[in-house]
Amino acid sequence: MKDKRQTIQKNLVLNVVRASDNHPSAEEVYQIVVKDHPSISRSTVYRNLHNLVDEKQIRLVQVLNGPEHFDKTLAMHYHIQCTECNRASDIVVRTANDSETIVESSGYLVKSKEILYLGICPDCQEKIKKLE
Amino acid sequence: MKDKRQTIQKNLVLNVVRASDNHPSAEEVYQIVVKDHPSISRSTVYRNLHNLVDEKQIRLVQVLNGPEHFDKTLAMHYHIQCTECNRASDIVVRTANDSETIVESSGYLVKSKEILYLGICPDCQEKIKKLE
DNA sequence: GTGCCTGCAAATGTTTTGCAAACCT
DNA sequence: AGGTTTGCAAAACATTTGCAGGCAC
Repeated sequence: MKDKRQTIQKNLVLNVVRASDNHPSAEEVYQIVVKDHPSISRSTVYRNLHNLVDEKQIRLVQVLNGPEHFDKTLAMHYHIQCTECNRASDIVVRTANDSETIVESSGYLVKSKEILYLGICPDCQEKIKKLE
Repeated sequence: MKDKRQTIQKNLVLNVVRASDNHPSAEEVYQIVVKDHPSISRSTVYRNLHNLVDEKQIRLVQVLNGPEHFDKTLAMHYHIQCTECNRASDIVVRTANDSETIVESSGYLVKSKEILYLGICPDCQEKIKKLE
């Protein structure tokens, strides 16, 4: 197991995610951190975000066709993605009728719901078997 | 409305998607077309795939963190994405127990199910209002 | 003939990687 | 000292765009 160190940069990244109301992208985290610490590098922010996800200190929120987002909340909840700007937010739904729904918490106008299963395809199952 | 023309390249692209059992990515479509027509350009394939989606001749299948895929089937159905290689397939589920499920049709090992809402965030709603 | 479509090359946006120097413990 | 982490630059990957010439209608 890797020896995970607690560095200044890692704490800066973690604090930015923790201080966010919404789910910032890596670029947004970088922009906030770099304001006060102009010497930090973008790759350090990316690396630390993923380290923090591995350590389960934050959660990765993936959307369709957009950059990765990061979430300070670890507990399971649903997300909504803006089809225009790819922003991601938490969702708390109040159903109005079948086709359109207003999300109270965020002001999003909900258009649709994607259900996507995640798994391992036959080829990759083979590959994994061979590695073991 | 744009005058959509029927070109050789567009037909090649459409036929490749129609001939696919699974959901090829743009790159995969390009690789198949370019075998027989070495002068076709990657951007033409991308452009025509999107044109065909706009014309509803094929369907766009988006996955998390992977390239776009294209689907000859227009009817609604669910998809599964491989977490290792990002391949996308149709899903027909046979529930075994709560956490793991075998998908008969495709041989995927299902690991999880993502529910993602799609909508328009407050900022983009504003922007759209101003354009109208 | 008009103007959409193509092919090329370059740009874009997001993320990853190689590497030497800096840092922690 | 030893190994991890950083910053930089470059690469990687998927996709889009500008443009001049070609082709469909």
